[in-house]
Amino acid sequence: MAEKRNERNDKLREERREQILEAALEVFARKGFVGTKASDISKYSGLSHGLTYHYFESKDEIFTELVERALKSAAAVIDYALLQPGTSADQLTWLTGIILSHTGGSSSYPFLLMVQAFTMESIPPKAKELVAEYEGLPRIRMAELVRKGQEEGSFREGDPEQLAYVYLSAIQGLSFSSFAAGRSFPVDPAHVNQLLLN
Amino acid sequence: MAEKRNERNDKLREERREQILEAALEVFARKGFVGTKASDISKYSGLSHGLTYHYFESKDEIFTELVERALKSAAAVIDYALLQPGTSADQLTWLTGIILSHTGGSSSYPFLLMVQAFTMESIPPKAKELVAEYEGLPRIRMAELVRKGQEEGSFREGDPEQLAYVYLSAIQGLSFSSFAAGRSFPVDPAHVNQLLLN
DNA sequence: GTCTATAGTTCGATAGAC
DNA sequence: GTCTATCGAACTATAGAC
Repeated sequence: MAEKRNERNDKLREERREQILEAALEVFARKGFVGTKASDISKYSGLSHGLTYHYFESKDEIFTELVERALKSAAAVIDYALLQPGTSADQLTWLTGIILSHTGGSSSYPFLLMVQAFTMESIPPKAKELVAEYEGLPRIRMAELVRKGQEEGSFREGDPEQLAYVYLSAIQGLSFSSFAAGRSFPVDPAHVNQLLLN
Repeated sequence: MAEKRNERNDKLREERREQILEAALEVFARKGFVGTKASDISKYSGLSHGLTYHYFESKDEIFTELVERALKSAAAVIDYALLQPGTSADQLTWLTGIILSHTGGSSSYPFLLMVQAFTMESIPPKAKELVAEYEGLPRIRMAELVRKGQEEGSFREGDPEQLAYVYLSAIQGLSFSSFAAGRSFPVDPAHVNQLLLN
């Protein structure tokens, strides 16, 4: 009996946390960390102000957890690409396709959070530490894909890390534009892939 | 006599305004609009809090003027490219070189201001209006360069505005990365230009 | 023209009822 | 577990002296 109740409570707690985090992600992305009031988050989540503070210690903690998730996802998608079947060129095609299809509107929120984390001084110290820790990871994993592709002969020559840097920067810029631009411009993934392919 | 004094005063006023705007640009870029306190600007400019409000009506007005300048510069650099001597390919080379050399550190501040203006809801309404007004301008001018290059046969085929969009997004991403990345990665401008050239 | 001091407001976080 | 009411800190903008 006591077991059942605990399970129910745990599930409830987890649901509430996610409810708060989901709302916070959108509000932080749109108003910025400092521009977001704690009351904005609770209003948007449909929960009370006090309950938000029952589940999280502070506004800082909510933001920091969201940044951590975003940073980990960014590195993870490249690892997934490396696990895809086929040649390195196939994996690149998969990766570019996935990223470009996950841009615009609310899919860009984690990305916008990272932009803040990368550029703003006015973010929680722990979020800054996370950024310093994960910052270079996507580039390192991407360089691995580039090196593999060069060995297969389908990728252009050059320092793998520099090539990875150019590709990731370009695709970041496209993600940003697809959010910022009023209308949406179709982008041919193959066009982007030519930055790396022969 | 009265003439001379007015001239001196005008010059003084202009100098102070620029002093405030220069300081504000850096602080806004690094802390964000909401994260920047009016006192941060006055401290950084070396002037008093009260004097800042003598020259500007509000924090909003300072930010808005800086955004307007940044937006105008962004469109202007492409117009300059169209005025450069040589073929369209030469003009593209010039443009990419200029932009890539103006990235990293404090040269990126106007760019970071625009990132805020494009993405954040918590910015002054007048700044948002300016963004809406100037948003598409660089793409339109850039499309003109692309069309010209296509006529000359050196640029790849395709919708000029879409090609301009991809190029500008990519170069925006590179500008952003050069600011965000800890170390600086050298980028070959010719590599970027291949997005548009045959 | 320039500064210091402060009025008025807003927001993050908590206490306590149900 | 959830909500309402409220405190204390911090910030923008202004008033008034020099």
